[in-house]
Amino acid sequence: MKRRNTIQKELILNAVKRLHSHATAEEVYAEIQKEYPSIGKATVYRNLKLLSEDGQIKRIEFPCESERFDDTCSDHYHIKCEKCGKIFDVDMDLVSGLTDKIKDKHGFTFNSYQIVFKGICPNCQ
Amino acid sequence: MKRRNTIQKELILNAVKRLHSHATAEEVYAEIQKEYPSIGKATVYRNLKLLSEDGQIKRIEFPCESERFDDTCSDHYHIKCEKCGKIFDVDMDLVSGLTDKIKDKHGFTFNSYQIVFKGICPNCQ
DNA sequence: CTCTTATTGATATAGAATATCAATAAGGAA
DNA sequence: TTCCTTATTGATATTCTATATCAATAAGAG
Ligand SMILES: [Mn+2]
Ligand SMILES: [Mn+2]
Ligand SMILES: [Zn+2]
Ligand SMILES: [Zn+2]
Repeated sequence: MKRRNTIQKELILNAVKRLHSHATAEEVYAEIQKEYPSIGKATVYRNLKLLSEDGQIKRIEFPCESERFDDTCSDHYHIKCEKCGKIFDVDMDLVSGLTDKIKDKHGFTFNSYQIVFKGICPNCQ
Repeated sequence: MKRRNTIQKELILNAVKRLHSHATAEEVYAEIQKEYPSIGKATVYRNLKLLSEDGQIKRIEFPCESERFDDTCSDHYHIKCEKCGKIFDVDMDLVSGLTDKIKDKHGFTFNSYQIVFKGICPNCQ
């Protein structure tokens, strides 16, 4: 099935880029409703998924959190402020070598890992 | 509010210990129903939360997954097999020094971090 | 044993994300 | 441009996980 370009898809992509890099689907929906009130919530959820599958945005999964979407697609980590709830980028080199440490011992075929940080952001201190 | 000992609480704790270390609330519920059919689902969810707050079991949060409960309370990592979906313990030393790397640059008060691995387990290869 | 109240369990509720499906519109072909 | 196929939309229903509500029950201190 060939993908088609729609006004909705473009609005959604632009909203993700505008909304501080880590918006939820609901936040994207609310943002777009301002300029395009007729958009459906299902369309937003659907396209956010499609856009992340196509690599145009990055889907961020947090434990016990609703999914978020990042316009920065390169590999990087995130930290959640436990006070204000905001998600920030972590400016840190990628941790390497983690894969080998467990492959040896148990015979896992290792695919990926994810690190999630928690703390208090400078603004909330 | 002083905590009381109940049959249900004990059944739930024992079920967690019996069920391969990483059971979901639904799995614990199904397991207990065999011997104690009258137990309520809310009671299972409630006590799993209480037990983890009291440090008797450990609550494991996976992104986009239902919560799981581990009778091993010491700090360790987990890997999820992307084929069978099972969660395994990762036999690896704790990664240290991650906290300092980000504190310096952005002024975060660092509280915790979580690493989640994904791969294919030996059985599924 | 008695009494206070923590706990139970049936049920309702909340929240996130996907499924359904008739109506619409993107975009290739003529 | 016009026609046609079908991907996409948007209203709505559904699924799934977890928590909230609340009358009835029972733990356990006195
Ligand atoms: Mn980011
Ligand atoms: Mn474990
Ligand atoms: Zn903050
Ligand atoms: Zn497996």
